[in-house]
Amino acid sequence: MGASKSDQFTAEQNDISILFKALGHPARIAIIQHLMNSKSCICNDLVGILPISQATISQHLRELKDAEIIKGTIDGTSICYCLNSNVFQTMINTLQEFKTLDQKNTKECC
Amino acid sequence: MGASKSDQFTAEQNDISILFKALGHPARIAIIQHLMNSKSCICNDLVGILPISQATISQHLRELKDAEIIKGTIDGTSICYCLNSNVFQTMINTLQEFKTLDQKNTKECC
DNA sequence: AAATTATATCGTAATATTGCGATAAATACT
DNA sequence: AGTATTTATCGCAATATTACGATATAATTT
Repeated sequence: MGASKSDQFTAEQNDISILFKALGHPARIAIIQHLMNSKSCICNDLVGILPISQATISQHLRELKDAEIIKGTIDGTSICYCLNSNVFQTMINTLQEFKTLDQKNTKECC
Repeated sequence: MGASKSDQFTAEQNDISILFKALGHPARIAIIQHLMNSKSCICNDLVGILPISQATISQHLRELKDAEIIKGTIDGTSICYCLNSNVFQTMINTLQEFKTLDQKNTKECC
């Protein structure tokens, strides 16, 4: 008995959590901040900036790509990664819904 | 060599990732959805609704509380948990910044 | 063709998370 | 006082994540 009961939750609950989980590591936030501040988005820049190895960065990039938070296009020997702003809007919408539906509720406590 | 290099990242990067990580599990999304839709927020309601045991629910509640996404007040033998809408706004602001700063950037690729 | 550069993947180890039953702790009820 | 109810915590097992070095892959340059 250990982990992963994801099949017992709704598709929506899984989809939402997968998105947020992808942002749940400081290295991945650092990657996003870098992509968002640099015009060129050559990935190997990150080696040297981040305090983790190339292999680990590649792994984090894949997780961000799997969650469709970044997309990559091949550019010679390197791969150009960019942010997918649409996903941020999706997350904003989800959080906004959490916030509004909650505030509409007159709670009996808290 | 394994996990946790959080001391090598900035406090901001850690803070942001801790918040999103807390939303990175379907059970915790289900808890939030329930809190947001119910006027009364008695916690033991969740046992029976969620496909996980009381012990596991309690653990997830603690993680949400640690991240300050929910707060709890004692109410007799039970504890009343409620959402902290402020935190959602914090997350929205972060995502909005990601989005805007990225869109301001004219990328050379993608 | 050989060397270089950039990225991905494999294998492996360390660590963290998830989940549960059992049990503790604390308040309410009889 | 004794019993029920609700929540938290402990101990443990199963899984997942994080991280790295080594190696593979693929395009570029010499």
